Amino acid sequence: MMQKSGTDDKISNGFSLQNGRRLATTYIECGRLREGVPTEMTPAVDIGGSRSSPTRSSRQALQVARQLLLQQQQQQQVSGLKSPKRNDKQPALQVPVSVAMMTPQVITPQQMQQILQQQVLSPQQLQVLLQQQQALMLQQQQLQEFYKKQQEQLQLQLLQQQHAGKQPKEQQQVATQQLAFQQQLLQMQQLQQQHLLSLQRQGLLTIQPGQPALPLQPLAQGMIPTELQQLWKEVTSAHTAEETTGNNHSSLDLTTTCVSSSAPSKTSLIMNPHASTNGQLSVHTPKRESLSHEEHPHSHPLYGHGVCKWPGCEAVCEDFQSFLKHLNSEHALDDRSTAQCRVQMQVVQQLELQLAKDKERLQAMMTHLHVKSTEPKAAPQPLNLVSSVTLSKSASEASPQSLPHTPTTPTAPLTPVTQGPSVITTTSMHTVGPIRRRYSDKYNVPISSADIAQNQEFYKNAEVRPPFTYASLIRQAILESPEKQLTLNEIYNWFTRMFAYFRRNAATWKGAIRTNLSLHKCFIRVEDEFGSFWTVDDEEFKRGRHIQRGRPRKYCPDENFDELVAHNPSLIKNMQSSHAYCTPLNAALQASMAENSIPLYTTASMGNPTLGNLASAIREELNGAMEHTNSNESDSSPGRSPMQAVHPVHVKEEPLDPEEAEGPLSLVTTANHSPDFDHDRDYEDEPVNEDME
DNA sequence: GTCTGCATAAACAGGG
DNA sequence: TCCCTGTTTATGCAGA
Repeated sequence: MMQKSGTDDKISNGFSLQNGRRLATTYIECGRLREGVPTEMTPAVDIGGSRSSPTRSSRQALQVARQLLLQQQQQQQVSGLKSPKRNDKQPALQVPVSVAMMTPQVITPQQMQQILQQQVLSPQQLQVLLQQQQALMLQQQQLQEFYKKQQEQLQLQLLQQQHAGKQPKEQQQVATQQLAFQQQLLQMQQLQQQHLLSLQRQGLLTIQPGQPALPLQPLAQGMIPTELQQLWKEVTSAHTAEETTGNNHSSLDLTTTCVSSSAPSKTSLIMNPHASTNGQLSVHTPKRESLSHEEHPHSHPLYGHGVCKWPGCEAVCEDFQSFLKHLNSEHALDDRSTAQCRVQMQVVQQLELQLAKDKERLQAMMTHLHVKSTEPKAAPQPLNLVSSVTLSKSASEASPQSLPHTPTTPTAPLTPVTQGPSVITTTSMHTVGPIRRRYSDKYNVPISSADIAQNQEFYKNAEVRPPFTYASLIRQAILESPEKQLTLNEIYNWFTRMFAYFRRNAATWKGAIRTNLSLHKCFIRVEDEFGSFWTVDDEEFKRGRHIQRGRPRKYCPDENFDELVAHNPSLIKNMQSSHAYCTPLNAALQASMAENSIPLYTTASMGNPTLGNLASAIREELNGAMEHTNSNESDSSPGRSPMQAVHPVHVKEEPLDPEEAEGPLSLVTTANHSPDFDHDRDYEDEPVNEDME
């Protein structure tokens, strides 16, 4: 019917899915960014419309490049330093900038851990640190994208110029322009390094020598031209302002051009309007400090100890100039470098994931500590799933935190566990083991989406076992799906996607899922010609009945068919299994169920509507049979699972035959014998018709 | 102490 | 043959 296709590869894609989500999140942030950009700004480079108006954009870009060149010349005169000769020995078409060159030094997960371990920071400081990092990361991402698009556009222009027989002079101009952007990127990079150093000197961060910087992945979406324009203005103005203040460290080397402490925050504000609007950057109070880059003006992420640090290169460069030459010659923009960059991006992505996880964890810890310190009675009463929604709500209202329900103990975020208050104890802090929630014995009250959603981010990133039973989670997964049905593989994926905890020990929890699916009556397996999927019967879930051990699956007859079906998924299991060999009939049955407001199948794809009459007939027959028998045993094949009894998958276009319909159904109906069957009773004492067939 | 629910592991079978 | 899916059973833990 549906989900069969593409399910096989999903199980191994749990993390990639996770990546996908993260990327999507980033896109959203980017979108917010765009919203915050004033529309009256004129684009410096019309990237989006570069094909339509390349001349205009290139003109503007060239102007920018000239401007920067002028500034550089001025700096040369001031500082007396010489810039590396960039254009004389390089092909105009190759002005390579590695991705790593654009990468800032942001805090690695290890560093974050270090901060946490040092415990010298107040939660507020940590918050500030996180926000600053986020702003910087965003900043860097935008710059990378900016550069990427610039390069694409310039290449396009160069191609056009080549075809049009342009003069080499223009090519050189373009190359100059590109260099300008490259230097701009370097500028931003140094800006961020400065920020990092600032953090270091404030004692917020300890960076081990040789600790790798954490580069950032480029975003698939970059800044819009207005942002670029504004960025350029800001950066250049900061640059110029720096010059006018007479700072000697504004040398030619762009690594030192933006040491003004106002520059980072200013630029951040411009580049991250979202952050600025929510006040994140308001806590950023950078100090005006001298930079290590002043002492090491030729520092470069790809250059250290006289060795090129391009991945896999390690070429020895005597000085920085030779390194630059080497960089531009050996690591030009070609397929190899691009591939290496891609690899590096993937590495970065993984690191970012880790960072995100740790950030979430930190956030949760901070939030929890804050709540605990201010509201010791925040969660004193055991939260039961029975009232999880309301309790969650009240708890949410009681907490002033933006992340009020960020779970705090590894075992009980928003703990619906009936095990007492969520207080951090030594055991609770370190026990990630099976803390099991216990439902009411009579009611298997389902968890709501809110239960999970409120802690969704936490569970996604923290390897904390969710305090929900497998059955609840499986139900949630199924109900969250658009069609309220999932294949086993999709259930797996949901688990890995939603819970970091379930990204490990797959064999264990997957087995548990399968066991639960089989064991709980509420989970109904439906087959079609494409495979099988699982649905959930919520009523049955609330009943919390299990399919009895040691007994073949059977159903409990009820007053009417609808209730019977709604409350006895095993019946449907049997029926579906039995009918699966006849797809049209199966569809008709489902359609009939849908007609009778059987919620289970209302969302499923329905089969041929002309078969509804047959399904109704079947239904009537079932009703009649049950009226007469009112028995409880329905297993189609005692001693054998339904699937074993009839294994009819993938039979296509079988002609609809009432006789065939009657066969499996009779198995369902005729197996009911005991008139005094207690619905809520176990089956143990009931006679099992092992030899029914 | 017993019952019950749940998790976990394992064995097994069928199908691709 | 291996893996996935599905079923069943046994066992242990923890809460009621």
